[in-house]
Amino acid sequence: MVAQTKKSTGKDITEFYAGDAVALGDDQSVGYLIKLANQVVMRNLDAELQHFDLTAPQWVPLLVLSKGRADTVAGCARKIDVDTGAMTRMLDRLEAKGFVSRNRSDEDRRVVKVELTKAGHEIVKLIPPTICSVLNSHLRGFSEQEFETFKDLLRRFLANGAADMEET
Amino acid sequence: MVAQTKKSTGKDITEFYAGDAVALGDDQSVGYLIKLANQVVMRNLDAELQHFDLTAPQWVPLLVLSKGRADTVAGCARKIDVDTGAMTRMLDRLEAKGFVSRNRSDEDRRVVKVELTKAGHEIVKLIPPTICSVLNSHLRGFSEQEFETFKDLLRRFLANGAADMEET
DNA sequence: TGACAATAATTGTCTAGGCAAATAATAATT
DNA sequence: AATTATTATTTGCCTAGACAATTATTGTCA
Repeated sequence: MVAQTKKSTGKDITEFYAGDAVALGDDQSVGYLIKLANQVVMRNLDAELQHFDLTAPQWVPLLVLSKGRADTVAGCARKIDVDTGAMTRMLDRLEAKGFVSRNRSDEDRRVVKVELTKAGHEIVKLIPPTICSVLNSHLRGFSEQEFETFKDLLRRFLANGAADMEET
Repeated sequence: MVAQTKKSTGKDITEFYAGDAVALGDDQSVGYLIKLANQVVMRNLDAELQHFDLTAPQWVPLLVLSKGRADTVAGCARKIDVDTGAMTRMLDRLEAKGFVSRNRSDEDRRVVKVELTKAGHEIVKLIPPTICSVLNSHLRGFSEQEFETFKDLLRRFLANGAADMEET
């Protein structure tokens, strides 16, 4: 397939995908490849983390809390870029497992302060090595240059998409 | 950060991520970047597809059916790599919207044949241009070479992950 | 000060996927 | 032929996220 650059629109968008796009649902589609990549990482993470009674999405708020990047429900939600409703329920589950505790703030009675429990602090220490080994195994055979290129392309792909959303 | 290659294990795994891994939840992590990329593509697709009364996940089985890559519930599930249970319910929703129809097969009474309705065939024609334009906009500023590199890296990342799963 | 706006958290309802169990039908095997 | 294994579909129960509405509290400003 040869990509065509449109001059007519004045915006100079290269058309990597066009027409009836036979390749949309297979391994020629970056969208599909990214979806699959995400799916597989999640599954592999899940498989490793089940030893700790954790799922792939659950370790993220734990790490955010342990690094002090957020200490409230809305704060965690912003850091992770999910709905506050989703975060409330995520914290419900983590609280049920005994990894976090919640307490209404005294300074601002709207906010709920979230903290790691003792068990939470202990489990957090075990997580990074697991995540690292899963990611490293996905990167088998990558040169350091390719690793950097990969991240660069992902960041640009991402930035383009975020720009789209603001337009609308 | 400098990646270190371990010789000791005999397996020659390059450790792109190691130790306490400060970078796990930010834009240094390929895992996180992939998750975000997937998230943003899905959101942008959703935004465009809502004009057709479709969500990002819903167009996939429609396209699979229209291309004749599958014509049963389990067939669709396999093509898309989701649970058959998930596929049953996905088809429930698509049937409710009038885009597909289901009929028990006569040759093999276990299988349910799935077909696009008239409305389904019509909506499918409108989808590819939308998907293409969203993908193209994510790829703004990519050279053709970078586009190919991106897909190549994604495929290798994916293949490594799939290999992991079979080991276990 | 008092009305209004903004923010925090929660809850309800939806889509969506994963795992497991149940059911039905077919294939394979002894 | 009868038993067993496999396959197809559906359903129940779980996690998880999105959107909308609600409530409580705080901030703003006229």
